Amino acid sequence: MQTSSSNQFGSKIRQLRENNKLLLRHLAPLLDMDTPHLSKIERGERLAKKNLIPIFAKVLNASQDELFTLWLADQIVDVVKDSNLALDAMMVAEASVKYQIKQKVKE
Amino acid sequence: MQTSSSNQFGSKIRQLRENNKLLLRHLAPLLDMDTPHLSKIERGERLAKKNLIPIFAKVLNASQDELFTLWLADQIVDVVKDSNLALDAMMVAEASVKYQIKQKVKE
DNA sequence: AACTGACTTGTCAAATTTTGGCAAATATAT
DNA sequence: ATATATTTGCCAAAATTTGACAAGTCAGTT
Repeated sequence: MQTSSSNQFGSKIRQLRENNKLLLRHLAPLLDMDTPHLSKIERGERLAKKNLIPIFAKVLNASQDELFTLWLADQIVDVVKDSNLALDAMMVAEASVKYQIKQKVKE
Repeated sequence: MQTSSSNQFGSKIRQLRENNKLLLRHLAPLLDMDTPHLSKIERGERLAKKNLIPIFAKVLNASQDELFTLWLADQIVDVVKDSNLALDAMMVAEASVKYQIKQKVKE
């Protein structure tokens, strides 16, 4: 991924961090990373590891589900970025996901 | 990715190949790969490289856009697989993509 | 102008993942 | 049993990602 085009997750983290009056150097250690790394995550230059999401949620008093949703959305956008078939692909994928959910319920 | 959960692309390729009465060993060389590799792509065990899509379309007399759409959709499904927030994330991503398209038109 | 504090950028090696090939195994017929 | 089609397992090379550190910029302060 290297750089995400969307970055709703990172923007949210930054917003939450600032609302909580935390500096990068305050938050970073709580996530067991250094300041530059967190900075990159907030700006979408690096992808946060999935297992960090609950920690982000906890230390920033945020909804884990919301953060995870944004984190996933960024990756979806990344997959389809600069493709004119993006919306078509998303509709196909959505149908596929819905089908899978339906199957799961059945069993 | 390693193994895709969806594999609409590979299934389509297999279907097209069989309709065209081609064997793996016929098609594989046209794509400059060996037979096991093509087999894996068809079963979604390997991801086809993006630049192969036009070649698939050409040699199988198929729509390049359709194949590309399925190829993208598989990857979207892969991103959200086994997440109960899949549909939420897809809606967020869709809004994001639509917004980006709107921005593009403006300029 | 130098200093300080917050954040960003660049670079890089280590870790991880992906890729595609080959040999061998398993079907699926004849 | 033989032959042909497909699949599986394994592996090394290639590519990507990861995260750390040093050095940089930028804004406000003295």
